[in-house]
Amino acid sequence: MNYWLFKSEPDEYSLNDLKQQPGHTGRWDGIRNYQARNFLRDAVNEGDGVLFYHSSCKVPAVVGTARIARSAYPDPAQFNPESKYFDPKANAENPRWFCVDIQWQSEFIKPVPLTEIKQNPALEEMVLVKQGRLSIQPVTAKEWALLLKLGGAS
DNA sequence: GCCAACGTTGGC
DNA sequence: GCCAACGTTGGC
Repeated sequence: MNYWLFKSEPDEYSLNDLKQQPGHTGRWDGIRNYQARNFLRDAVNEGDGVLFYHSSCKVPAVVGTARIARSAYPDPAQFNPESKYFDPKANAENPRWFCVDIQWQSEFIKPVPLTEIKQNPALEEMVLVKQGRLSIQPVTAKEWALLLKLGGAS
């Protein structure tokens, strides 16, 4: 069992948008960054825990959790010329991009803002703090437990 | 809206 | 294969 942090712009796709999906489950697609792609394809497994993070908004914060409902499969958007995620260099035999399905799990009573995460010495090693601009990143079991505690979810 | 960090592209 | 130019992410 692994833990991850997924970033999403709430204007595009919020935690609540995920909750509104049938079965509280939605496709996490449109990943077009190789580092994030490699995590998705090679390391994210069904059942893994996901910290849902809202980025590029007024208060960037971890707002809740989800779980991986289906492990990686080729992102259909890359084959669709109508999609903004279309990639002319990808084909069905040799897909370049992958997606997963995730299921809404919980909304934090108290979202944990990035500023608070940065101030907490126990979280200074988080990829979120050390490296910007990575939309899928690993989280340790310790970080996961602490975030849930700070969010009032455990 | 600015801009720093960083990844990708493409000329040579 | 180097590296400059360019594009994107995302905090502020």
